[in-house]
Amino acid sequence: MPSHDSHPLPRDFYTRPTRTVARELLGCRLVRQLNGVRLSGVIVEAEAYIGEGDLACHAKAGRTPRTAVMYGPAGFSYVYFTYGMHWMLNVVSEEEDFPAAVLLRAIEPLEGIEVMQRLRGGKDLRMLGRGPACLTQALGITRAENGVDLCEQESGLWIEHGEPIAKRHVSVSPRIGLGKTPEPWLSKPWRYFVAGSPFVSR
DNA sequence: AGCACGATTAACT
DNA sequence: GTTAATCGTGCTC
Repeated sequence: MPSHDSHPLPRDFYTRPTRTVARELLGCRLVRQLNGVRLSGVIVEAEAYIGEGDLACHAKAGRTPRTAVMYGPAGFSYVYFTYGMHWMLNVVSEEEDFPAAVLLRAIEPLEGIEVMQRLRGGKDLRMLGRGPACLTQALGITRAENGVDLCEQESGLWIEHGEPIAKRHVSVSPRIGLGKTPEPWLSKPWRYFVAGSPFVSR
């Protein structure tokens, strides 16, 4: 697949094991069409949240209004609100009825940087998409973007193929911010990021 | 109906 | 390193 392919990734890309999806999303381009302006950035950090048995995953609470979209088909967005002020963007993975998703934690800004800077309150380029809540703020993503189909450009939000990241440049670690999540889930190495990228969080 | 807390961030000491 | 900001969600009473 050419690296300049400007079509949304097909649903088949997302209908796979969540860790595979998270790993392969690195290097892909997250695109946001906002008020006629194209904003985008390269995904450099992502985490897998896998099923009701993963006690760090919101689906541990079972099927609720909030988690319903994770039980649906892959390739849809799961956007949730937390800490009273932040929005987080996930992409649903795996087969229908198996609740799992990939949290997008950081992007390297590419297009529409001036608009992103305005949405972020005039922050430095490096800080625009460095963290899951920063990324959604930079792209103008909130409640309205929950449950949209990322395989359709009409959603105004999708992901395109990009420069694949060589395996030796992908680092793995435990997921961030899990607080009092019990072991073994707390230490599962399900966070993937581009080694050495200054746009990775923390 | 009430409550504890969160897949965070920015601004402190 | 510590902490306030701020509210939807899920759990308990």
